Amino acid sequence: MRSRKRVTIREVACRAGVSTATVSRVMNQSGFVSEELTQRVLRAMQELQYFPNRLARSLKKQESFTVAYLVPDIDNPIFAKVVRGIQDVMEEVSYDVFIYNTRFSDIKLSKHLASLLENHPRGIIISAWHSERVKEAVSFLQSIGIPTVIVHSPRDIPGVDAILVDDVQGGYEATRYLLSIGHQRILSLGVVRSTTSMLREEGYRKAMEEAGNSSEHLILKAPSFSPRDGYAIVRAFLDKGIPITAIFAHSDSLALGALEAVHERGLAIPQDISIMGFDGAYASFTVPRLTTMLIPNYEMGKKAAMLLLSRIQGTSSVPSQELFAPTLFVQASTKPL
Amino acid sequence: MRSRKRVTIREVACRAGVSTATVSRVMNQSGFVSEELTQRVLRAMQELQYFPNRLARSLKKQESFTVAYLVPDIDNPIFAKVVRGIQDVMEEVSYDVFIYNTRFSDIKLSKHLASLLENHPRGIIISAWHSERVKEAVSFLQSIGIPTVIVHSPRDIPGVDAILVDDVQGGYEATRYLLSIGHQRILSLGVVRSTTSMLREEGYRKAMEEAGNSSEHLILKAPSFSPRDGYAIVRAFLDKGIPITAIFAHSDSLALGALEAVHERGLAIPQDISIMGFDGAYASFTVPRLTTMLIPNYEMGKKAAMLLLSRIQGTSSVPSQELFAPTLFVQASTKPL
DNA sequence: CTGAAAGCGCTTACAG
DNA sequence: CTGAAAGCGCTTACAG
Repeated sequence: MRSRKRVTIREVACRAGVSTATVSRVMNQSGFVSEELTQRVLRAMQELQYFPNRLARSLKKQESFTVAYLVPDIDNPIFAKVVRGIQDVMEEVSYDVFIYNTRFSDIKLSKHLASLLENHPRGIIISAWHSERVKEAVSFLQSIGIPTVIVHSPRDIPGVDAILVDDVQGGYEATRYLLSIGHQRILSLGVVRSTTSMLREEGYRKAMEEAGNSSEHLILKAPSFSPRDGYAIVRAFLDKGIPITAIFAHSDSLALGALEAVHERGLAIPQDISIMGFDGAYASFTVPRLTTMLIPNYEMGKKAAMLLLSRIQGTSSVPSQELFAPTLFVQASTKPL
Repeated sequence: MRSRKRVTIREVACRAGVSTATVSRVMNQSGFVSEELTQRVLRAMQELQYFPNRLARSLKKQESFTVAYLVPDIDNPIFAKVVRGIQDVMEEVSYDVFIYNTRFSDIKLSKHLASLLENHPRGIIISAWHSERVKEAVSFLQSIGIPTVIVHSPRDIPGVDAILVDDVQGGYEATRYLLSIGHQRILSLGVVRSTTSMLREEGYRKAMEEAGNSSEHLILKAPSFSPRDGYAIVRAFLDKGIPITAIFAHSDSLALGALEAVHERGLAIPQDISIMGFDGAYASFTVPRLTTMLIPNYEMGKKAAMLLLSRIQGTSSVPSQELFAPTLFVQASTKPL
């Protein structure tokens, strides 16, 4: 089946016996069209199954109705929720969203950025990582004056709107919770060279110090956030026989690894060791269900989208960095000592 | 910061001292431009940080470089992987992809469809559900001649390209596996009014019959695929005291619920009861890790995208319904009887 | 090899 | 209230 030629405004005008200007006025409800012509146009649009061409419209109006989201890994539940938040807001205002998967690659980011700009989106939401290239990209976007909002990361770029997680506070509250139910020997399971993990650790240290606990020898860092790495390093740690009663993993994925390592050791969770995660990515899927710090990803996506829209509308101009606090979600993987 | 006016082909032409036609020829590498002019144009584009306007290009060429994916729930790991597959293929050919989240709503589907068509995508990939509205939507797309490929579902629409899961085969192999390791009393845990579940059950029945097992009283159906519903119904079933040694859940999410119900009963998995899932959505997150039938979602997304591209290029025209077989992934939640 | 000109499908001053 | 006409940023026959 060959693609039938799409019907244009001209054909609608012809069928309704009016000018294209009138059709356009009816479509845009710009008023000043008589009731009779309005009806004729509406009917013609119906009969021809007419869909306006947004490309032409955008070109003429010199503004598109799209935004773009650059996401490192759409497959990750965290970002998938951010996407949903963005979609839900943009849907309200009939903006369409282009999604570009950057796979944590500087090269892909640059490539997508170039391609994306050709679509002339009204604004860009970006979740990225800490690298020079990302910084360059963002300041380039700033320089050409396209509204940009960062979600989640990176966090060290000044002068840009950003929706971030309050990691220090989260780490602090997580640790406070474990302390409050009697734990003292709490292992901090983080990741090397991760800003996020560093901040969560900062919260952990603060809580431990306040409680008069020494924490130096209870800090463990995996090479990455993967369950596999979490598993390997916790397993090695347990081999050393250093006594602990709780693990504060800096992500749910790390907690997954910890769960497995502890389980394999023949220790019961939470009877022998309490384990908690951070982010909520897998909180409901583990058995036992994981206590964690929930990150409001959906809300963050919504907020980013709303902030972007306000920039697009040009209502405000002071860059805002908003911190979202994670909330404690107690489930079955932790218990009082 | 006000949006600086974007630079156009005219300015590039002006700066390079050539016509816009020449700039266009250089951009599109259509040849017939002297080395010297080519260099001048290239330099001008660089200096002005010129990005061509794809909207204008598409309008003129009467073809866009976008496709759309209508997804019921982007937040669902299954669809998130499909998205990734689609993206990876489309990225190769520099097509951009619009994503519309339909939340399993007929109304949203229609709304998005209308909005989507205004963007004049070259083709559409759709994952939906079984409803009249969806059928109408698809045949409408067919009628206006826009290439359409279905992924996952619905499966009862004839004459449309579709990338589907071989559910009967999957259910059959899952059951065969449990039988092969000695189980006889295998509970089938499905969902009411779900075509997918029905087909998986068909495979289960077939395997049971072949093995000379009666299965009638071992078939259970939850109201939905949610862990919660799986939990509730398995819990109620266990109360009846009907002896079983294995559970074949028609999804990983149902298996999650089963895991919890069995665990709560004080039964060990897999020592007392083996449990397996289907789809692989949560296979790596449970403790013990779930034996399941892996669905190649990423590959299905890729395949759908490739098929769509071949339709767009018009190389072939016989609608193809391709079945992807799930593969058995044995982990720790099942063991020989 | 190069440019002037028409035109893609819209919108919007400008006349009437 | 209505229409003719110009123009958004490109591409592409058509001349030269």
